[in-house]
Amino acid sequence: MQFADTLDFSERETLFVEVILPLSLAINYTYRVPFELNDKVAVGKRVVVQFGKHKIYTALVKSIDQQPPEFYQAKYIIDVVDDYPVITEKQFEFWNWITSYYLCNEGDVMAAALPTGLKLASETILVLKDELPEELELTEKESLIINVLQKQQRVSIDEVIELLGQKTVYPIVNSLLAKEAIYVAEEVIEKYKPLLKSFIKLNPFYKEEENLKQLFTVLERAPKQLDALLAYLKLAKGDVFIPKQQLLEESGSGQAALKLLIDKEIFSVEKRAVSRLSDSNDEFEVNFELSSAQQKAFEEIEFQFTNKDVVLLHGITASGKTQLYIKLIEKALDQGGQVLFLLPEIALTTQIVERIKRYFGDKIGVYHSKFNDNERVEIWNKVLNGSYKVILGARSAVFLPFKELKLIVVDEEHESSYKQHEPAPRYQARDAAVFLGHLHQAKVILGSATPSIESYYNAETEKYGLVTLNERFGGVQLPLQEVVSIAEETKRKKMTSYFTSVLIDDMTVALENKEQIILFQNRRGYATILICATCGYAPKCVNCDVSLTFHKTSGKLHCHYCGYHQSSINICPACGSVHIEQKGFGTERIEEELSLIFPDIKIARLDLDSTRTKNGMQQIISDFQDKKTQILIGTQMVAKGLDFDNVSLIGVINADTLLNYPDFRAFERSYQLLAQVAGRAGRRDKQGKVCIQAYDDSHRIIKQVIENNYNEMYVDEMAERKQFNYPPFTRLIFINVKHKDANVLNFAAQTLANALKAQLGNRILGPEQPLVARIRNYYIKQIIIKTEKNAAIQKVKTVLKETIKDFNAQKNFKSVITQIDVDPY
DNA sequence: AGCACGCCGACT
DNA sequence: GTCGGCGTGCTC
Repeated sequence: MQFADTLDFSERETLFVEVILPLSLAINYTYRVPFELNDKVAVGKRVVVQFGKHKIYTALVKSIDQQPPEFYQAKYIIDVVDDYPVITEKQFEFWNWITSYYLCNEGDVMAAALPTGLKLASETILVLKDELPEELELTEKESLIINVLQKQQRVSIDEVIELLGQKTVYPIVNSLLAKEAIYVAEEVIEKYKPLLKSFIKLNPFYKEEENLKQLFTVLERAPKQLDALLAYLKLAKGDVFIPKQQLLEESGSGQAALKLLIDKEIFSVEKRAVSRLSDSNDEFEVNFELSSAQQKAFEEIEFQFTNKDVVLLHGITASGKTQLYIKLIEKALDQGGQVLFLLPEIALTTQIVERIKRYFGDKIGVYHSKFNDNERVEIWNKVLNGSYKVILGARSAVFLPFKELKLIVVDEEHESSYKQHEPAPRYQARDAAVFLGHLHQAKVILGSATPSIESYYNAETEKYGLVTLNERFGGVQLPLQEVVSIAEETKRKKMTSYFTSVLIDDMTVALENKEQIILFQNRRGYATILICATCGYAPKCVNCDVSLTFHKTSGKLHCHYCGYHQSSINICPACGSVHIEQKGFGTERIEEELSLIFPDIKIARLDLDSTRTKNGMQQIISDFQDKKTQILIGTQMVAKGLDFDNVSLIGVINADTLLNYPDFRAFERSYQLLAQVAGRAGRRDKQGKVCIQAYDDSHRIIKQVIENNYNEMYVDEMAERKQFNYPPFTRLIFINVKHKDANVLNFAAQTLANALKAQLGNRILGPEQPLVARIRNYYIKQIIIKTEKNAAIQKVKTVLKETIKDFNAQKNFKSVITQIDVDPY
C-alpha cells in the first residue's frame, strides 16, 4: 500500500496542446504531448509539429489541456523548441484583440508578428534506403532518381522536379516510396543563424610580468608575431577577448602570424555571436534645451497624461516635436520602462532615426521591413531580454515582445502607411498601438503637423488629450507659398512642358544662388501610358483591368498591380497606325523634360523604381545632401521626414490629381501631403519658397494649405463627413469579394450582399465595382458596411463572420474569396 | 497556406 | 494511354 502511495499519478498525465500555426486557418489544432516532453511544454513556447502529410511547422502553444479531443486522434508534437516562452501573456492578449477587431485568423497574426527566423522551415528531402529491396523494378524516371540518390544521398522534391523536367513528381515519388527504395526525411532548419566572429585572447599565463618578458625575447626573431602581441597589449586592457579583425588591422601582421601564435597557445580563439546591427557606440551627449514653447507643451503633455492615456500632439512642421519626444522617452526610461517609437516605413531610413540613435546610443533598436530575418530575430530577442529599451520601428514593431512598456510614440500619426492592406491582418498600427498602450498601462502620444481627422475628432471629444505646438523651433520662418494656375498659363502659352513660367523662374533663381530644389509629383497620375492617336487603343494588362505604364529605363510596358510586363509598341496592334502617343506624366518624364530645360544641372529621382534596394534610397538621399545633385524629383517619399538644409524651393507639379482622387479622404490627404511638402522648404536660417501648380488654383484645400489653416480644413471636412455619413461619424468595413469568373462573382457578391442586408439592413452598401475591377485575373466586387459610430460594432462583426461562413459553405461559392477590411483607411 | 486527389481535356 | 491544369477538400 505504501508503495502505491508514493506513485505519483500526476506524472502519468497526458497533455494536449492547442497550437496556433503560422497559416491562415480558421481554427486552431490540438496535438498530444509525448510523456517525456510534459515538463518542457508551456504556453508561449514554440513546438515542432507535423501538419498534413509532409509539412512540418513551428507552432505556438496557446493552451494546455488534459482532455483528449473527442472526435479525432491527436498527433504527437515532435519537439519543443524553446526553453522559455517567446510570446508573453500580454502579446497573446494583443493578438486576440487584433484577431477579433480586424476579423482575421490567429494564424494570420502569428505569421505577421513573428519574424520568419522564429518560424522554422521544412523542406521535403528524399533519402535512399540503406538496403534496397532485392526485386526492384523501376521505370526509367524512377531509376533516374535512384541514380542521383546513389551519388548524393539526399535530393529535395524541387530538385526532382528539375531533374525530370516535369511538375507532377508526386506519383513517381509515391511509387518509389511504395517500392521501399527511398524514404522521406523532413528536415527542419533553424533559419536564424547568429553571426559568429573570432575573438582573440592572450593566454593568462603571460599575465605574469616575468613570463611576458620571456615571451618578448622568444618572439624577437618573429617580428610579425611580436607586432600582433604588441597590438593585443595595446588594444586589450587586461585579460579580455578582442575581435580578431581589430587585432589584424591594428598589428598589420597577417593571418599566418596570428595562426602561429594560436598554435603555440600564446593566443586562444573563441567564436562569438555578435550583433549584425551596427551599433553606434559614440554615446556623446546631445545637449539641448527645450524652448519655452516646447517646455510648455512638455508640461502640458505630462499634465494631460494624469487623466488621459492618449495625447495628440499637434505641432506644426519644424516646431521641434522630436526634441519633445526625446524628453518624454528619457522620462519613461528613467522609470525603468521600454519605449516604442513608431514611424512610417519610409521615414525610418532618414534623419530622425539618426538623431534619436545618437541620443540614446545602444539602448535603441531599429525594426523595419528592409532588415533581414537574422537582424529581426536579434532585435526580437533583445526586446524580450530587455537590453533594448527603445525601439524605433514601422508598423510591425507593435508585435515585439515588450515587457515594461511605458510609452508609445506614434510620429506622423496621420500617415496612411500605418494601415496594412494586404495580407491579413489588415490592422492599423496607430490604433493597435493605442490598444497596446492600454494593455501595458503605457501612455501613448500621437504626433503630427496635420493630424488625421479621426484623431483630431477623438481629441475634440476629449477621448484623447490635445496639446498644440504652433511655434516654429528657433524662429524659422514659414516658407513663402504661392499657387500658379496651369489653366491660365496654358491659355497664355506660357507653359514649358509641365512647368509654369513662375516655377521655371523660381528654379532659375534658386540654381543661380546654388540652392537646391525638390519637385513633387504625387503617385496618382504617376503613370505614363501609351495611346494610339488614330484609334484610341491603349495597351492593357492581360491579368488586370488597367492600362500598362511605359517605363523608359526598361523600355517596356509594366503593370503596377501584378508585375506583368511586355515590350513596348511602335505600331498600334489594333489599327496599324504608327502614331503612338504618350499620355500622362510620371517622375521619369519630368526628369527628362527638366534636363532639357536645365541641361547642366544634375537631377535625381526618388520613387519606387529608383529605390528598390535598401541602399538605393540612401544613395540618392546622401548624394542630394552632399549637393552632388541639385534637383530632386520625387513622389510622396520626398515629403516624409527628410530635412535638407540647402533646399530653398519646393515645386508641386500638379496638385489637382491629388484632389480629384475618388475617396472620401482625398481632401484630407491632399491637405496633409501638401502641408508636409511645404514644410520641407527653407528649414534653417533662410526663408524658403513653395510653388504649387494647379488647374483649380482656387480650391479650398489649396487655400487652406497656403494659409496654414488646419482648423478650417478640419471644420469643413467634418461638415462633409457628417453630411455624407463618413468616418469619424460612422465606421466602415469593406468586404472584397473575388473570383476568376465575372458572372460567378456578380452573382456571389449580390447573394452575399442580400444575406447581409437581411440582417443589417441599410448599413450594407453595394456590391460596387472598385476602381480596378480585375487584378491578377481575379474579378473584384466590394460590399461596404457602414455603421453608426455608437452601434454595437462587435455584434455587427459577429453577424458578418457568421454570414460569410454560411456563404462560403454554399456549394457554388466555395471558390469565391472574401476578404474583410475593418477601418479600411 | 500547401498539398493530394480526382476529373477533364490535350497531345507525345 | 500519359501529362498537366484546375477545382475541392483537408490538415489535429
